[in-house]
Amino acid sequence: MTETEVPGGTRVERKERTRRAILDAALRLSGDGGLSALSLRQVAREVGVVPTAFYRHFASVDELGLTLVDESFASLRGVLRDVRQGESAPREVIARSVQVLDEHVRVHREHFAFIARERTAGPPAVRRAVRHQLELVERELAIDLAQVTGSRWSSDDLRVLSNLIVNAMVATAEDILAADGRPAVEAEVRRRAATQLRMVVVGALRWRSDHTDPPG
Amino acid sequence: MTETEVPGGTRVERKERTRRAILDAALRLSGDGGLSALSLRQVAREVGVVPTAFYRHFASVDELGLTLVDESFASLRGVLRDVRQGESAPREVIARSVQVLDEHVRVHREHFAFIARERTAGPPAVRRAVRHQLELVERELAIDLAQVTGSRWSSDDLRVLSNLIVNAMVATAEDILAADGRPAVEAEVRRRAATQLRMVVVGALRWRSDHTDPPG
DNA sequence: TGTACATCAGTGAACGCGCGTTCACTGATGTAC
DNA sequence: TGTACATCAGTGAACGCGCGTTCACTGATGTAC
Repeated sequence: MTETEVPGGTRVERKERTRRAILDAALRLSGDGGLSALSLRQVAREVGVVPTAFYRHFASVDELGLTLVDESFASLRGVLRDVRQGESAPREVIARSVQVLDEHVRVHREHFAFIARERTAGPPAVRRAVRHQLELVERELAIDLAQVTGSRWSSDDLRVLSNLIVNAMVATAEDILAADGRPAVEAEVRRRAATQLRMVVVGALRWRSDHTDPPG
Repeated sequence: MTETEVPGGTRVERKERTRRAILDAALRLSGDGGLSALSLRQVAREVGVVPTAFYRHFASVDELGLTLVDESFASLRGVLRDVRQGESAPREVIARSVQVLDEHVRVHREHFAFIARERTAGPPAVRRAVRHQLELVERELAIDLAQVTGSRWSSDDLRVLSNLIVNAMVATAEDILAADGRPAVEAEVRRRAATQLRMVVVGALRWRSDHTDPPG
């Protein structure tokens, strides 16, 4: 138990710990200026390691970025998964969804901010990966929505609604991060997100049942 | 008419032309990586001027950024203005709004992309300016919406709806830019934006008339 | 109109700095026997 | 358990490069007379 003082653990464990520290530092530091403005040396400095040590873990900043894309989308998918798991009546689904989104955004705020940011400002490879993942999540959500709405909706309408909801989710995450920890502002953002989600879902249901003719 | 060959115009005119060229180059170049990853030297190179000439026009890249914020929001406000000018029946307002948004995004696509991008990834001063301007636009839109909906809505609900619509506008602009000029994809994005705006507005109206009790 | 002077947009050299990446290395951890 | 060797995460010097910013300058345009 008292083999060495500061680091501890096996060689593999320590390598993994450094890797995590690099990922965490990159996620945090990319908060100002985005991944495109992040330097490998900044990350190394933050981790407390020499710049060249970076290459023991990632071939490039882009590769690190793609790893962060995967981890961030695990958080986003976690929202869908948790909503899906707790099955409930249509009205309760909305309330529950808002609550789950809120919890996940609070816990994984940097992941959501990463998605929002790098979707538009990331290095080309990262940007492409984020957009691709967002499309997959939208499809996934569309399938979930199909379960709730039954067969009344066209898959096209489901995708459109899904896109709107995913965009609102990401925008909410941005706003919560912009609240910068002020509880009152955060509460306001959550309240607004809840209202918006209700507006969108209720509205979409009504809209669909009103309009069955094709748009001009 | 044939005073000098290449540049032409008075000294003031030529200075203004260089200034515009700098702004245009910065807007274009910030497309990959964002303003945070943009260098003064890149801009100068693109304009065909020595790096130090930049300082004849802007004190810093931040100052240039704030100018681009102002110009970009002139485009965004143009949407509200044009929608407002052509008064029409409630149903027509929605169709007209979608059409106006489409036109403006097509003409000023880089302005909309700038807002979407720098809101989350810009240098702190620019980010703050974008968020502040977005808040002003949301208030402006809330006032317009009050005209349409009459006095049935609380100003709070109007702000929430306004926020949702502005976010959707910006997300649409992003998607159109991501379409990268492919007409079929662009058309699909516009169609989706139209559907979403209808869903949101119709839905919000219904939602409001259903729920008059305060949220838990 | 012509001349003498002022203005000032753009020039080009120079600076110190942080960057990504290379390379040979060190020394603790892990393994074979 | 003890020894000899292999592994490999992290080191540190070095490189060439693009960066923002300074400074004294140039020479065409503008103005006063």
